[in-house]
Formats: sequence, C-alpha cells, structure tokens
Amino acid sequence: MAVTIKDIAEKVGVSVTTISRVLNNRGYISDNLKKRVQDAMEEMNYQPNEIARSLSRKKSNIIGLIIPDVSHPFFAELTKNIEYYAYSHGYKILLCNSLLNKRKEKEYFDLLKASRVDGIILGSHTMGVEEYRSIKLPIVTIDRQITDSIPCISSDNYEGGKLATKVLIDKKCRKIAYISGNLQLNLLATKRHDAFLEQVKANGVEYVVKQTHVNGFNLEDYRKLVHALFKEHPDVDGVFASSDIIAMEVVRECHRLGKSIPDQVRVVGYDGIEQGYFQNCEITTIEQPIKDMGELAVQYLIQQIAGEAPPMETILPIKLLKRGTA
Amino acid sequence: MAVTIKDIAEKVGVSVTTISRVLNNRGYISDNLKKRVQDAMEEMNYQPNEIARSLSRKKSNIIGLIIPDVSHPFFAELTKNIEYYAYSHGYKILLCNSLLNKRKEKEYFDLLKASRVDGIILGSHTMGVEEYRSIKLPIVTIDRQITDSIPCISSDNYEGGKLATKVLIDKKCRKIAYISGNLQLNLLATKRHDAFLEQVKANGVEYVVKQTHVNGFNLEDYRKLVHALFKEHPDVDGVFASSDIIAMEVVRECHRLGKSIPDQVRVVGYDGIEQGYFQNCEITTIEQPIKDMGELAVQYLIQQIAGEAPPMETILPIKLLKRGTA
DNA sequence: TTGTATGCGTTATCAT
DNA sequence: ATGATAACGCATACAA
Repeated sequence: MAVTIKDIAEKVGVSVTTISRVLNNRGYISDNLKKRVQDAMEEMNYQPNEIARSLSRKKSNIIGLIIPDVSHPFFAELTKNIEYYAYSHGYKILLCNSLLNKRKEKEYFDLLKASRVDGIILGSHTMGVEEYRSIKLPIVTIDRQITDSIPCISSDNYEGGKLATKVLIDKKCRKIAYISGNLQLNLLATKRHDAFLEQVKANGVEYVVKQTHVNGFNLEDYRKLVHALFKEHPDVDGVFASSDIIAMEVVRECHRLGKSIPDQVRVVGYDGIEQGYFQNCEITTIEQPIKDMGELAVQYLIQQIAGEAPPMETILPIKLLKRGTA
Repeated sequence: MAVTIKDIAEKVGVSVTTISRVLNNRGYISDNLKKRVQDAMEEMNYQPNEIARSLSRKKSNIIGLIIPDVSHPFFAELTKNIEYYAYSHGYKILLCNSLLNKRKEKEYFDLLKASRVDGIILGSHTMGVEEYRSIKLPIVTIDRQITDSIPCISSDNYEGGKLATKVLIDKKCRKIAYISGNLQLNLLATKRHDAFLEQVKANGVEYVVKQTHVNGFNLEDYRKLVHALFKEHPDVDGVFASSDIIAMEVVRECHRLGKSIPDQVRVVGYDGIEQGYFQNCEITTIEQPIKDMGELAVQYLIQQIAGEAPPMETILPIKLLKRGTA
C-alpha cells in the first residue's frame, strides 16, 4: 500500500490538512514545520495521489488527444510538440488514434469524457457537427473547422494550394494533377483544392483531380490512386499532392515508370514532414508550421480551461520549401 | 456539474449501490430494475466518473508509455500499435517523450507513479539500473534490457546485425562502415555491432565504426557523422546503418557526393520503418516486427498487472528486406 | 498558524 | 434482491 498524506501526518505529528497545505503551498505554515513535512515526504518516499487530487479538485490535468494515426509523420510530429507544451504546462496527454473510424472516434470521446480530461485536442474529425456541439468540454481542432464555436488552428491552406500550383505552372507544366485523400474528411484541405482549381483555370492549364473515397488514409490506396493517375493520364507533367506521403508515392511511381523528376514530372507535396526525421525526402513541398500549431493548440485549450476565450480561427503562414522535385 | 450515480439513484428511486451494481454488472438485480436504471442513464446522459472509480478500485487502467520521441518513425509505429492493443484491453495510454533526457525521464517516472498508472512500457532508458529497481510498478521494456527482473522485448539484434553485414560482404564490399547512435544508450543494439565485427573479421574485410557520443538522436548529428565518415574514408563501399533514419542520411550524402547506390556504395539500414508510411524509402534493411513488439509489450504488462509472470526475455525474429540500396 | 469536518463519485462490506 | 455506510486519498470551508 502506498504511503498517503495521512501517514506523513502521523509521522510528523500534525493533521492531514497541514500536509495538504505544504503540498499545495497554500496558507500559512511555519518554515520549520514545512521542512519537517518535506523531510518526512522524502524519507517515506511519498508520491501524491493524483487520482485523489483530481477527484477532489475536479480537475485531472489531462488533455485528450484524438488524431487519426500517430504513425503518420505529420501527426507524429504534431503529437510530439503537443505533448511537449502540455507537459511544460503541467498537463498530461492521453493518446487516441481514431484511425478515421467514426465509431472508434465516438468511443474515444466517451472515454475521454468519462476520464474527465480537462479538454480535447482534435486532429481527427469524422462525426457529425451536432455530436460535437453536445460535447461540453473545451476543444481545439487542428486543421479541421467543425463549428464556429470551436477554436480551430490551421495553416494557410488556400495560400499553400496557390503557392504549390504556381510553382508547377511557373515551371511550365502542361497538365497538372491534384491528388489527395478524401476531401470530405478535411474541409480545410479543400481550400488547397480550391486554390489549385483557381490557378490552373486562371492560367488555362490542363488539369485532373484524383482523390480516394476511402474513409481514412492508407498507403495502399494512395499507391493505387497514383498508379491509376499515370495510367489514365500518362501525359501529366506536374503533380500537386496533398501530403508528402502521397508525394513520395508519386515519386516512387515515376521512378517505376522511368519518368525522371523533375524533368519529365514535377512534384510538389504538402506538410513539410521533413521537419523531424525526414529531411532526406528532398521533396519540394509546402511546409506547415507544425511546432507552432502544436503550441497554439495547447495554449488555446488551456485558455479555455481557464475560462478564457481564445480566437476562433487561427491561420498560420505556410512556407514553400523549394527542393529537388519541382 | 456532471450527473452522478446519485442523480440516477434518485431518479430511479433506488440506492446508489444498486446503480453501481448495474454499472459493474455485479450481484443480483431484477431485469426490470436493470432496464429502468439503464434507461435513466441514457436519458440523463450519464458518464461514469473514471477518476472516482480509479480511486475506489485502486486501479487506473492507464498505461504509461515512455519513449525517446514519437516523431521518430520507429517509435511512432510502435506507439500506434501499443495504443491499439492497450485500448482493446481497456487501457489508456499516457504518452511521455523523454527526448533521451535523463532528468526528464526521471520526472516522467514520478509523474506516472503519482498518476497511479497500472504499469509502464519503456522504450527509453537512460537512468541507472538502481533507479529502475526502486520502481515497484509493472514494467516492460522494448529493445532495452535493464535488469533480469524486468521483462524485455526485442528483435533479434544479433541476427539482424549478422544478416545486414553478410549482405554487404556477399555483394563484395571491400570496406564496410558501421554507423550508429550512442551505443551506451541501447545495450541491445550493441549486439548488432558485435555481429558486425564478427562478420567483417571472420571474412577479413576492412571496416570502420562510427558513432555519435551525443546523448540522444538528432538528425544534425547523424548528418555530421555521415559526412565525416565519407570524408575520412572515401573508399568505403558498404555501410550498415543502425537505423533507417541514419541509412537515409547515408543515401543522401552519397547523392551529394555523386556516389551511385548501390553500384559504388551499398547501404543497409535497420528498423523497417516502411511498415507504416515509408514504403517508398526503398532502403534495404532489417525489419523489426514492430507490431508484434507492441502487442507483446501490452500483453506482458497486463499479465504483470494481473500478478502473472511473463517471460523475462523475448527475442522476436527479424527479416531482411532486400531492396534497392544493397 | 493549525485542526475538524465534510465532500469529491464510486466501490465494497456488511446487513436486511 | 436491495440498502446503509464506510472506505479510497486528498482539498477546503470553517473553526479555533
């Protein structure tokens, strides 16, 4: 049985209240007593029971993080940063991979509510708007605007889409493909799509759009999609992929087909996942400020927890990373 | 204020004990009453307070996961699988990135103990053996053997090192380099090193060993290390990298130096991170069974939590993935 | 400056 | 088959 506040109290010969006080550094306690208590804690190797504290304070200091999949480099990087900032503010992270499964996402919400997390950061969003409204918890979403009452942090998807497309157009691509996951799943990513359309149309460039209808991202699906793209449109000489993962798949398929990059096909990705461990990808891409996104997500969530009202919409600047594929 | 068991009790007109019973499906309750209670819960949108349950039961159903860095693809993939299996067994995951910082790792241990997690899965290990002994919690380590009383799950590092080296030797490499992170940090990875040495010596092949002394992995360090390797040993024609991340860096440097792969330099990596999102790396590598490692880690931990004794040492088979770089 | 008593939401031990 | 009541470990309003 672990040592409790009561054991310390008995050892020092005072009441539990006093122990609680030095634990929380509240109220008045003589320096002498304080030291004796601390020594006793040290000696008995006392660990405050956070569960009991949470119950009593009605605050868990836990943030629930729901994302599609940590093993996706964008979310891995995001998760790392979120955990870092959360920790530095005294919060712990409960990790949930929804795998873009609606039922699972719902279960996680219930789980997080039951666990009395203080708030939720949401990088995955497959449920209906109404279901989110019913959640009374502080929420911050990443790159996925749900309602106008839930703060959303995103990078400038429109500008990113525009920049990416422009690069391809400037390099004289004749037929440009936009290839992405299920647009339904990420309303904000459609802005990349919108920007793409505007650019190609404004410049009179031939184009084609490819997207999976599958409910989730899956490398195999991407592969098939990319394969189909070049089979149906062998004359495509420019590709804007909505994630670096997809872009890598495009590069791969081109190698397979013997198409040289960037000579015969130019490729621009999205995310800038090389921020962490992938600086070797060498893919020209639009870099999202993942670190800032994570930091702001935590900050805004904590503000809400404190009863403050963070901005409802935050659009962070993106950056074009010119590299080898375009 | 959230609705509690007490509210339900009043609504249905029974005692809290009864509510608790239907909640836990324990003891006898008439089907009729059971249904009435469940309906009331539904109607009032009741969410059991897991914190209170944890306090009462002295069990949190939370597993602490300490790894160096989720954004490293090996750990990202591992984390995904661990979370998946933990969830399917009714456990939640508290994520901790130690960043291979000893002080931080210690803080996380205290945090997890204070949070009353039911057990810890450890993929990071920088503290001294004694410090781990003092931890009374169930622990399982991944790829890092600490003491003979803490179950450790790893892939067959020796065999992996042997296989990787053999590939290079079979392909007639004349001078082979082994390049890795700080060997001190991962006693098990030294087995790859041992196997490497045995092979090159047994076959009379010239070799060189390069490793960072930095306490943690950092892409920049790897880059410098790789750069130094080829500067000091331009005649190296085979490289065994202790992780795919490093291998990718080697590939990159070779491109930069105009050395063709695999003609002038052959490269073998380690990890098999392409299991998730990186099947495009095309690096010949030793694949670790990450999924199995995650599943077993959870399984062994839960066994310990249940008072059972899982195997102390589990070595999973690795696989050579023959691809383009060797 | 320190102590007493009560509550946090649930489970568990007795009763009945 | 159901209920009263005491834990669980800590925080806090109110006393002293």
